[in-house]
Parts: sequence; structure tokens; C-alpha cells
Amino acid sequence: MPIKAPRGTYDILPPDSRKWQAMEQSLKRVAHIYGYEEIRTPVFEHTELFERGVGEGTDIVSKEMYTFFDKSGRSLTLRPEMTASCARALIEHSAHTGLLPLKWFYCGPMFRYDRPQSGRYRQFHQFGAEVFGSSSPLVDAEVLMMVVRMLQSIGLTEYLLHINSVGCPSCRDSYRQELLDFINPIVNDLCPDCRQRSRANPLRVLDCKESRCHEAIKGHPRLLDHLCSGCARHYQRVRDTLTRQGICFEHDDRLVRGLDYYTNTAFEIHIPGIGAQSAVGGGGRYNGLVKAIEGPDLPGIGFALGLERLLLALEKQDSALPGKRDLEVFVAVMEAEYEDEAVTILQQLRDAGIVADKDYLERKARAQLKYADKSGAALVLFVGADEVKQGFVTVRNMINKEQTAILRTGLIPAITRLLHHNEEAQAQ
RNA sequence: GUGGGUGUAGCUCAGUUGGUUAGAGUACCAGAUUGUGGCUCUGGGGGUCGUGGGUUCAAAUCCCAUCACCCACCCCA
Repeated sequence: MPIKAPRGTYDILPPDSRKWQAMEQSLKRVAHIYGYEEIRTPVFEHTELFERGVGEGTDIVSKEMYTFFDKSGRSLTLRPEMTASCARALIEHSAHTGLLPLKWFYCGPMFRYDRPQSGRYRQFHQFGAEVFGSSSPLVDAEVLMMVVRMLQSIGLTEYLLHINSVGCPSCRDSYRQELLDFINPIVNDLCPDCRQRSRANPLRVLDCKESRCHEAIKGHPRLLDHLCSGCARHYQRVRDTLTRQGICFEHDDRLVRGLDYYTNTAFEIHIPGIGAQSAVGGGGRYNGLVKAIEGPDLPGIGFALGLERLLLALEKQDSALPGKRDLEVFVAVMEAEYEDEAVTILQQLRDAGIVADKDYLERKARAQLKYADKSGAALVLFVGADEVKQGFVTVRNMINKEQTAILRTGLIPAITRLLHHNEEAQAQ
């Protein structure tokens, strides 16, 4: 039995890899326009970083981490997300002693041990960004605006942006207590899962899909009504700014992020119609995180987009077709003795920045033409006895079948001109 | 971790109540066309029928186990 990619992982081959490149390029460009610069960190970290930075109580830490011991017995973990790594890097390099706020973006693979399904893999890819050093609600709004712009930049216009505020530790704790006081008397009316949730994370009970639970918790206290004045003002400013800038969003009382370090603004972006895993992105503010891992008391906010899910959404609305290989010129050799001449010409073309290739399987002219055609070549250059002896090449335009002789001395300008003509013709 | 569905050529799939050498389309290669692509025709290579075990004279087909994929729960990207 041949070896296959491990469960929940997969390969990205051409032509699919083109879609990934195009998508990543668009996202990076938007991040750049918003003033973000790239950070790259190791794909594995000390396990402790995630335990403390993501939170012991989260599903990620309690059951989804790829943790292993290296040869000297260190406990390491493949990163399940990148916010903790960014915070660690910030602290390690004292990056906050420079210009603030710090605005970083990242793009790369993340790892979570979970049962694969549509839109969910064990190795998956995120594009995300983090801002450290400002607690301004305008930064929250900017992040959201950038996320929306990113979706637009890759051609996704149908999305739902849900936002909520989870407050600060003090208002969240008082709310949590009030919610518990509300739930405890009716706990027996809840489904078994919710009885469990009410102990571990009571906020999750509000999110249950069981109708009996919906019924039982009617009239529950709302987090929004229990925010302290600072948190309430912050959240109001975020919403006002988004409204003023024409960003559609929906306040979602039940949006509770699973990661412990979130404070104030929390959000998720959903795209309907891509299956159960419809969240293509999520994030929020985490003012307590950096300090929690022994760094300075720096506020932060960030988000991540799931690239697999974005692609899924793009395919559902059948945009972004893969397309042929974008070969510009194919050099066809008529007799084996002129191979060297062809290699020279090929090199000249490539030196001039032209996407060019030749045959390497000793194919006959006919087969070379077929190959050129299937590779999407716009022009084919013939190199044979007449051409070499008289110092020219025959150029066939694959689109209109016109064929001309071009002197070797003026080859590059002539080819460039022909390619340009073809492009213009195709654009019309 | 729990539940349901599916595993036959690179890809999409057929394969009758168990019956001899497992097929088609497509893709790839070659020839028709000896220096010229798309269309057409002809031919070719390519399968341990997911894997292991069992039943049987005989298994792609029936039974068991296992693995993988797909979908959903949980949770999230």
C-alpha cells in the first residue's frame, strides 16, 4: 500500500496552487495597504505558550493540540493558531519599544487534531493580522473594515459579519454570575450537553440548538446589558464607526469566542451555503494576553481567515477558474542536431523575461505542437535546418495561425511585440 | 470522541441471482499526418477491485474486522 498524506491533510498541486497564490497575493496586498507588515514565526512552539496563551479551558488546548516531545524531552506543539506566537515574538524581541501600534500580518499552516469534515482539516491555512499597543475602538473598526475589504478583494461579496462584546474580566465575571443564577434553577430543563456546559462555560448554553434549551432560557440576562461603562462605550464606538463607514454587521448576543484571552470586541464572519463550517474568519480583542504570558501590559486585537473555507466559498459561487498554464513561447526543435541552438534561443527568451519552454522528451514536431497547444503557448518558434543555416526562426502564432520568419538578431523585440498584439486581441 | 454514507484505471463511473481473461468514458502516449496544434479515426500502456481475514468448487459481488475519504454532531478557520 503506497503511503498517503496523513488524515486531515492534503496536497495542493497545479493548477490548484495558482488559486492559492492568487488568493494569498490579494490578501497580502490589502494588508499592506492597511499598514501591516509580515511576521513569520516557527510552526512549533513550547506547549506551555498555547496552554497559557490560548487557555487551558479551550477545546483547542484540551483536545486538539498536536503535542510531541523532542529528543531532549521538551514538550512542543504544532501551532493551532498564531496569536500566541505573535505575542511571544513581540515579548522576545521587545518589539513594543519601537513604533506603536505594531501591525503584523501572517499567512501559513495551522494544526488541530480534530475529525475532518467539509471545510475542516488537521493542517489548515490561516491568513491573519494582529495589532498591538492600542486599545482604541477605531482600531477594532479598522480591523473589521480590512477583513471586509479582504473578502471583496478575492471576490466574495456575500458574507455575514457578527459582532459582540465580551467585556472585560470584571464585567464578564459579574455577568457570568448572573447568568448562572438564572440557569441553575432551570438546569434540569436543559439538554444533557447544556447541563455540562452550564458548569464549564455557561455562555455556551445560550448558543445551544436544542429547542428545549431555547425555550428554557427565554428571557435570559444579556451580556450587552451588563457591560461596565468603559466596555459599553468602547463597543458603541466600534458599532458607530462601522455604521458610518457603511459596513454591514449584526450584533450577535450569543457570539462567544472559545479562546480565553478575548476582551471587548469579538466577531465572526460567516458565508452561507458552504456547509456546517461556515465561519470563514473570526477574531477579537485580547487586552489581557500579552501580560498573561509575562509580557508588558499591552492591548491587542487580531483575526484570522480560514483559507480553505474562503476557497470553498469561491468555488460555491463558481468564480476564480483555474486556467491554463500561462506559457508564452514554446521552442520547437525539428531535428535533434539543432537542440543546442534551441537551448540558446530559449535562454535568450527567458533572459528577456518571457515565459518559455521546450520539449524534453524527443518528440516529433507534431507532438511538440500538441504539447505547446495544451500548455497554452501563444507562440511557437521553429528551429530547423533552414532557420539555423540562414539565421532566422519561424514564428507561428497559435491563435491566428499566422506564420512569419524573424531574424535572430531582432528576435526578442519581435517576440515581445507579437505577444503584446495577442494580448490586446484577446482582451477585446 | 460519537453517528451516517462511500471505497473498482490518474479522474468520473459501469459491473446482472456469486461464475472463467474486470469494462466504458476521459486523461496520457503513439500512428494515420517523415517540418506544424485544436476535429476525426486506429492502436497502446495503465488495476494486488482500499487492506486483512472468513464463507464457497468459485468473491469486485456475501460475512467480519480494519483503514481512508465524504457528511454531520462537538467546536472552530
